[in-house]
Amino acid sequence: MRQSRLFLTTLREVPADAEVISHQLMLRAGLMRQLTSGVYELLPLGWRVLYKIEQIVREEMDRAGAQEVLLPTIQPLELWERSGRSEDYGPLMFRLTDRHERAMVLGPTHEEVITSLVQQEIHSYRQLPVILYQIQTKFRDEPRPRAGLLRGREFRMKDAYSFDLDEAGLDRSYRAMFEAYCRIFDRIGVRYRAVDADPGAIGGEGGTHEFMVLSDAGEDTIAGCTSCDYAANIEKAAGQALPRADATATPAPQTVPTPGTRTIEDLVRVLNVDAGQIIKVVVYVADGQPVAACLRGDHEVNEVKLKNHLGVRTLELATPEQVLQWTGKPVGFVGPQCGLRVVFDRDIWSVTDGVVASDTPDAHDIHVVPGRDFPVGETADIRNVREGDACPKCGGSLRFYRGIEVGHVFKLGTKYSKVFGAVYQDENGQERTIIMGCYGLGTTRVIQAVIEQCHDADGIIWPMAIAPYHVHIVPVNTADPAQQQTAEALYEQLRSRGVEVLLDDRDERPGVKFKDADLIGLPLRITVGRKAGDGVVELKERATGQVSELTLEQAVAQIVERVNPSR
RNA sequence: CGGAAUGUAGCUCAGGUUGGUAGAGCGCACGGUUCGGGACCGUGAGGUCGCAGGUUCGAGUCCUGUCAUUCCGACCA
Repeated sequence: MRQSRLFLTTLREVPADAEVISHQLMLRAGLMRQLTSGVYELLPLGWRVLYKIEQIVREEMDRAGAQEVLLPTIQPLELWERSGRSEDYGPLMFRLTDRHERAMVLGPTHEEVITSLVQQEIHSYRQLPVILYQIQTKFRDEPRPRAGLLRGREFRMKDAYSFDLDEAGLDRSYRAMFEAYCRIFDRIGVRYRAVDADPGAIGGEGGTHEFMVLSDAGEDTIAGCTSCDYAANIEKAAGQALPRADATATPAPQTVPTPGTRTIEDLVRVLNVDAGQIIKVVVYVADGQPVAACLRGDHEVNEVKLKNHLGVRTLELATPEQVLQWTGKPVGFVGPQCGLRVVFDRDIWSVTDGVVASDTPDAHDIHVVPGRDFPVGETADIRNVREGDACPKCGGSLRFYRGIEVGHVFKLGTKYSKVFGAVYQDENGQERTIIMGCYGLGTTRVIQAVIEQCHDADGIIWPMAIAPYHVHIVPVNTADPAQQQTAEALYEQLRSRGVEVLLDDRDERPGVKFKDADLIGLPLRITVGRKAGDGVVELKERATGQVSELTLEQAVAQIVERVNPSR
């Protein structure tokens, strides 16, 4: 491609609306432009990158035995009412009405559609297993779009769905997809980590892993072990239970006045105790019913864990009014003996000399011991791990990282197939429910995740596999016939060898061209300069800055080798 | 949903407190000099000052409303 003809404008200055570096570079390097909040246009360079990513995804999906389909964007709301997820997704769905006043939605995902399709088409065990996938635009009216493609309202995603006879089949499909994902991210050239995760809104039964690109721009917190390979999303991460401490020396409880202490911090200050000694009670509404969580003051409730433990659909914090109504106490003065169903965090046992809200108004009891001074009933791990907690696998120390979720694989089980009646007859004529898995991969998000990881002060540094072009040819002075001819000759030779070349044939000053080349970040650059007349050019590697002077033949040979080492 | 900031030329921003007919740098067009890391000189094009209403002789500037964009937060008792 001749750059003089390319639909590309780079930006010298950082766009005011972009905060995150990868977002800035997407705009500055002319990969995309914003249309409206969370919605972007991909320009030729950006589209080429996305295309390559999706091509790699296709190849690996096909290799793993999955078959590509294309499913509708527009879906009847009724489908979502059947699965019950109309409510779960709620305002996250873009809704529209057709001319017959029928309620429709723009698909935020496709479990409903694919399951109803499979329900119609699959009836016999002979037709299973099957894995279907598609690459499609998805729509989610996010409460807060952010950071360009990292969280958009319209974005591209590959989603695959597996349909199996039984659990063993699901395990095979899951493993095949997991391995395909590893190959995909390896081929793309991004550093990633597969972490244990919670199934979240999509729901389901059984294992699930998220593929995370480690980056401070990420929205997820990952707890990783510093001595083994354990890694999990904070929503899922479980540490080892803290040791149950010896409290035999703790004196008898004593009530002290603590008016106006609404928070743990207040108590720490007023009573001069550690936050870890305080035993707090947090009141929730779980499917409409009050439930209290009781844990140490320095621990945080993990709402995902609590929700899973309770087996409820919705879980939200109670309002102060609800707390008062149900417990007769204001927020901050509710103790474990509040009369509500209380779930204790298992690490409550690590408290030896605790503080709890007293029965006396505006007071707390000190020198309290769990089990001795109040009964500890229903107990579970319902808190977030903290840095330094013991790794569940090896006992090592957990550390936190930020990550961008680029892929998610999970075992759905029969959640959707049951609702949609996706069943088959086995060899005995018995009707059985199909077992499903689902496997998402955010292709547009990957573009930015890669940039987040692959850039320097001058611009993007594309991995070869997804670079918009392989090589950037920069003639320093287009007015010099020798340089001009050399650049053209290289351009033709490389293209005839299957190399994707961007030729900067613009009549610009060298500085401008070099700056643009660094910003755009093609992996290799050929500078055609003064020595062109002697048949010598420079080959520069974007990632390392390494420069070598080569003859044209050497340059072509090296580039062909670098672009496609296997050839 | 709550909080904050911002909306003036293609981009980055001044101007606003003190109301008086619109600015800079970069980019763009043309001419010239330059040509290995975002050149220089000259000329020029380009703006319903987000939108609506109000105050005023007069509003980019003051008031009210509204829309948009970005950031932070979304409740830990």
